[in-house]
Amino acid sequence: MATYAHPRAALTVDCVVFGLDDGGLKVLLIERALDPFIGSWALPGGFVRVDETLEAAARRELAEETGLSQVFLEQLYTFGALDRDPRERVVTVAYYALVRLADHRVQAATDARNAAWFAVDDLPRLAFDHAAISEQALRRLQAKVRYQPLGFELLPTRFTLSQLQRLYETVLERDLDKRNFRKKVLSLGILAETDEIEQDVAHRAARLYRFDERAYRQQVRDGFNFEI
Amino acid sequence: MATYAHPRAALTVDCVVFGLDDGGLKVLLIERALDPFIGSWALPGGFVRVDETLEAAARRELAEETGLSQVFLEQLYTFGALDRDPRERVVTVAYYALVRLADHRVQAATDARNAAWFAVDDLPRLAFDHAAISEQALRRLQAKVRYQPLGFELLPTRFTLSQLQRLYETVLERDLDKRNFRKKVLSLGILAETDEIEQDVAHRAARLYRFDERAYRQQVRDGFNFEI
DNA sequence: CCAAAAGTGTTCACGGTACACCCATGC
DNA sequence: GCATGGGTGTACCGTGAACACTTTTGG
Repeated sequence: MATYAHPRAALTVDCVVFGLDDGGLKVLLIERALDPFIGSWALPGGFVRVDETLEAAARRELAEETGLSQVFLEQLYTFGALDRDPRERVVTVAYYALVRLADHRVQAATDARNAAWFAVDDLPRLAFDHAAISEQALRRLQAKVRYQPLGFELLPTRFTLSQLQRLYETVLERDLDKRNFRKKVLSLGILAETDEIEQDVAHRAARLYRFDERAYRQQVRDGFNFEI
Repeated sequence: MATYAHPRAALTVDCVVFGLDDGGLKVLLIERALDPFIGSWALPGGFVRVDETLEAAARRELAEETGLSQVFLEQLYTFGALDRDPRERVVTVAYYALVRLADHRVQAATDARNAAWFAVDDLPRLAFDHAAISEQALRRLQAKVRYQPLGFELLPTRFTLSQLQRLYETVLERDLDKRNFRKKVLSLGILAETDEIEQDVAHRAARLYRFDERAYRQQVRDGFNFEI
């Protein structure tokens, strides 16, 4: 097997993990336990092993540093500025992930002292170029949520139409009209009504819906365009 | 400076260069002069040096292998399958580029025996995973041309509305209505009429327009959405 | 009975789409 | 004068946006 003599950049992955709760949209950060930027908040991530794919590396680091697994994960962009790591040349492939906050307890582990959720609009100072990466991830999420059914990855599997509306209002940072929103999402034909309703609420209980993956795939096949 | 002991993936860049002529949409390929895949057609590209950014590497390789410079270039996706290079682990950051075919003579150089344009829908067998990369680049172009004024990068700086329409018809692979198309693009307010007309045509000469970059930026600032 | 959110239709403006003919020019 | 593409307007329809009240439930 031939190899190459020249010095090489190191390769890492980093993940911008989004979650949603009543307080709005959150990003999961870890407190670094190693140099450089020891003690700083940073995106979960780390070095890509020579025998694993990029996505596998991202999932492994996420599990190791935060305990998360089985999340929606998609490649965002690759960042290669010369001075983005003070040690040496490091290129990072950034991913963004969406998780159902209610389902997941996060826990710090390897290379991380601590892991915690922060409001997207109030992140602490971040290590490396992670602030720029987070910003780009948010822009991607805002753009993509409008033409792909990503939002459901942030909600419980059964949700009310109001929860869904709040999700879009939160991510898109603007108010939506209730009647128009309901008319619109129901007309897409990708929500299935369940026979359950909300429990333990101090007002009329809302019907629960679920995202109908099968119907969505069929719609895509028929050439329809999801759009909100 | 700390360094890391583990074995590393090698890092390359590859470029999917699109051009447009009467024969339709073309991709620029090189014939490899080195192993592996010596003699095969492949995307221009090569190893990223430890002291250059990813985009700089893409531009350098493009210039070295095809003579092209000053082109529109945007990152596409990073490909990291384990076996995509038979020699060893190589991760590649793919870019796509748009060039005005009329303006550019391509010429083979370093590491390439030959460089030539191929119709996108009739590419030869390609080295590595370059067929998959090309496909993804085409899908990106088709998607992005509809909501960003990329198309102008494929046309001469002065062009007729029919040329512009043919461009969209070619890229999107569907016919457009002439009157509706003209109404639409003119209403965007990003085309400037020049005082020139086509020369040497065997029929009524069409007016030439140019893309009005300044007007476009202003429209974006005003919150308008380019869309065709 | 009061608070809180669920649920529900109609009107209007605008933009997308469909569609056909005359005009200018070169040969 | 004929072949070739340039250039133009109108009518219809569907979708997005604005907008307010009644219903249900728990406390």
